[in-house]
Amino acid sequence: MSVGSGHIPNETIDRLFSYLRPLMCVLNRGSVTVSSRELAEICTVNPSVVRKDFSYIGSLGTRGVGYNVRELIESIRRALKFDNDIRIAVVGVGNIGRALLEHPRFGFEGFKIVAAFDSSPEKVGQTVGQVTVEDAADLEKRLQSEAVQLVIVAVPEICAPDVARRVGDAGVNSVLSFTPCGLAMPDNVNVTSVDLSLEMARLVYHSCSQEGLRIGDGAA
Amino acid sequence: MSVGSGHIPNETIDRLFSYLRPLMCVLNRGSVTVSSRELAEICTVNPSVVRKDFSYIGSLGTRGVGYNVRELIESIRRALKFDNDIRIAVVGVGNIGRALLEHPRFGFEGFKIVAAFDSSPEKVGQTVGQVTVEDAADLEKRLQSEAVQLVIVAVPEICAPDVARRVGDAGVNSVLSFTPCGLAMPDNVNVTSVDLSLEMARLVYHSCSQEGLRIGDGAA
DNA sequence: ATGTGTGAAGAGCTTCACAGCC
DNA sequence: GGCTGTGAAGCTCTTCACACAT
Repeated sequence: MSVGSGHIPNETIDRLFSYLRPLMCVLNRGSVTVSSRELAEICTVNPSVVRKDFSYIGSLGTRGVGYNVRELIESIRRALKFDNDIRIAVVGVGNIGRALLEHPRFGFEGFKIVAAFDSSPEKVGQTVGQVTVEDAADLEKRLQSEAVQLVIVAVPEICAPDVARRVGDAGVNSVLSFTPCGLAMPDNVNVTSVDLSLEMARLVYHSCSQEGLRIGDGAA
Repeated sequence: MSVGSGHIPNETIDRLFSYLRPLMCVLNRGSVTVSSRELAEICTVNPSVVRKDFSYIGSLGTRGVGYNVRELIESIRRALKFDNDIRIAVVGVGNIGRALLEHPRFGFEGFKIVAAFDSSPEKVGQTVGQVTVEDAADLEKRLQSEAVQLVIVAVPEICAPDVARRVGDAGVNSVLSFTPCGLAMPDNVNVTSVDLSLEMARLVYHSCSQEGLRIGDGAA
């Protein structure tokens, strides 16, 4: 099971993405290579985790030396199907939508917000971030003409199911929602809900039954 | 390993919380009891998952009948250390901070935002949602006097490490951050970062290598 | 008959230890 | 010496099947 042939664990997918940001920093610092230990320290994980993760997408390193940073970044992006910019649309230009549209980081990370929609007449026509807000009435048509791959749904809870349905109808199969309610979607559409309440509940629970974290490799 | 004596899996903690919302709906509909099958259908999980999850926090059901909804909610909240409202402070009243402060749902779910802070003079004194924005200079003192259990950090990336340090110093040991950079925190502080880029990367990856989801019990 | 509770089997991820290469 | 790559062991969570209670 080597060189990207087999199955990659979900957790590895997440970590591979999380390596990208530190790797960009390392690259900007001028380093040509990076070792699993260095990267592991930055990310607060075990070095063998890093090596195992990379082994799923190929034998990318050089023994005794480490990994070529530039090649590594390339390989990770390829493995994550992240070669080209991901085209995104934001539906709902309230506080959250606005925050996203004005968020400069997305651009650097390979996400491109190509359209924003709202149903409120006074918002349509406004320019927020890089885009001009469009009327939600044109949603399906515009999602297709802009070849949108992923839609962020940041509308009031009551509108979410309807928006979700329309997004699904338009053929977009990735949705990031800020509504915790389970949006009924066709099987081919993947929905992820950002549920801050859940995150907070988890934090509260773990703050009672404390747990520490360990790092190290071999000789701990 | 029964009746809350043993260890509860992390995934079970998450799911227990996610059952609360549907259970409130079921309660409001007037149902006295609910079966693992009903709840499983609403949450799109396997009924045996539901039963297993509940078994970690006790033998709460009645064979042949189901679970008493009201007791179930009580038991879950107790298990999650969620008996009383969780006292929260928001630091940074930009788009995201504002969205959180105006979010009515938190109140219903047992989270109480008791304070908000910003360093900008024109924001200090404004009332947003239920609270009046205070000067971030008083952060540590006020976190303690309000007995804040969890802080949401919604400040610009550049300020985040400083805010995080001060929050840690004030003795708060749960932080929800909107900055993806790993905040260096003492071991006793739990930090969760909301990383939308990661969520989107995951969606994009899985939209290529599609996977369906199955539900059912026993006879599939 | 209906629906819970749970041991045991199974799947998936992590950790370990060390062989292999520079 | 230094560091990668990886089988194997270990651990955790999930699924299954069925005994048991109403």
